[in-house]
Amino acid sequence: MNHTATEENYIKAIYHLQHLHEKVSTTLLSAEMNTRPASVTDMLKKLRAKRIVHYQRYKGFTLTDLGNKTALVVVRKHRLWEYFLVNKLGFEWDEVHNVAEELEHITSSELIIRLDNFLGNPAFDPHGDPIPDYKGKIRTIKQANLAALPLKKTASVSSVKNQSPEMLDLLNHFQIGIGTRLKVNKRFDFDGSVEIKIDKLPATIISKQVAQNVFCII
Amino acid sequence: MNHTATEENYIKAIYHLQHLHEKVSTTLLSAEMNTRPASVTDMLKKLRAKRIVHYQRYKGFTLTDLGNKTALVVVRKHRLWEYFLVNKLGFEWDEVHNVAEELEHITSSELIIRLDNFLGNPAFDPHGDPIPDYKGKIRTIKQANLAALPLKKTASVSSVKNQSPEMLDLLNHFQIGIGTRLKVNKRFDFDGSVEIKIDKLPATIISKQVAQNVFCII
DNA sequence: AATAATTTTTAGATTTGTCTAAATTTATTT
DNA sequence: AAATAAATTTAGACAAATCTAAAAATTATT
Repeated sequence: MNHTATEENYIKAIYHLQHLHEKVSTTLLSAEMNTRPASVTDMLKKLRAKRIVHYQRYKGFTLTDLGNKTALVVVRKHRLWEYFLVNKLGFEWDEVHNVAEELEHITSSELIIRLDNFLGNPAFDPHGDPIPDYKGKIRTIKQANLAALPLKKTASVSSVKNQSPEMLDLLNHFQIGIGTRLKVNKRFDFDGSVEIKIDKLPATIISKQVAQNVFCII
Repeated sequence: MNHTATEENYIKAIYHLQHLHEKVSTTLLSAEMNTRPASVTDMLKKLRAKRIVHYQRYKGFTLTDLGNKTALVVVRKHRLWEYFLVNKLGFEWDEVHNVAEELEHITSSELIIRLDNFLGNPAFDPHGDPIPDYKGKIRTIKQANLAALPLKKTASVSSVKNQSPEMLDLLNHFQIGIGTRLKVNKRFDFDGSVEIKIDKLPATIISKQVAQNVFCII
């Protein structure tokens, strides 16, 4: 089973959308891929022929078991490369996405085995997202975002949902990164903003919008 | 100036052939690229439009200065990745070519700067070929192959011309690698074979064919 | 339930890199 | 120098991934 980089990108997009939305539609996928719905239809036929998706015209689509497995391989590669770029090459965590988008399509599976070992078989990427192991198994952890965290309990930042450069720039300013230990002092009902306290730094207020994106291990 | 992976492969092929042959022909390039001559003609027109080659129909072609510069960037990326694969991931030197062929097309120049620094700005790849620096400058060294080396002078293996798996398998068997110190005891005029001596190993005979491919620093 | 709006699909075209077969140009040989 | 051979190019076609515009199916609205 060999797939083009474009096919892999569609497979990965379907995988991610399936985790964010109840139903993944042609239009939604076309928005994610920056293509027109007609192009998505074409690709769905191709992926159906390769037994990657269950698809019936006008009736929607989902990944097959094979499709899911394939997506996990791509996700694994992407996140291992991100880890490499940040922890070995010294990139900032908001700079690595586009390069990893390219690297994830390098085909050698031996390369990924060796890269994984070289990196020390990391379980999480620089954004705190879990890295599937060679069997496709994902280690999950219980997480809550800052808008839902219990008050006055120290927690450790484990992942960030919105990974746009803008968001990461903002987090850098607040000195929040993966592993940062903090606690929520107070939540303001008026606008949902929260006051947080990081060890040795003065307490600061972050908006509800940001709080909802920052997840911690409970 | 942005080039597709295919364009880069043609540019690199022309670059290498120009160093091995007086004149590079359409047919020669098509053999190197595993395509038909007609496809080469198509590509030459495209590369001419991008000012990568000087080309007039039926009159042959050569790389422009821009083409040469572009080729050196690709060669630099290829050899840096080969160095990474061997010295960081533990691949054998005969296993890395195909993976490096893919990695060399990753577009980020920031990636290559950082990779270069991470690797310690190496001057030679695992086959002993020079790695162009970020300006495209190649550090050359005076070399002679085992068929031409002065007798009884210890020399250090610096590169291997034919880099096929078969050749590298053979060199592994003789325990010859880049950096191996050896001397030529005797040359047999009958068939051009040479007796070599590597420190602590019994002297052995290698064929003229092999000797011509193994280069040493004088 | 009929109509309107939305979503999805089809049909036909485009670009990139390739092909085959035929035509053209250059090189070689008699 | 003419004929033949070899190399190169053109012409037209194809697969992959995309597009636009139009048609079909589904969903929502009145």
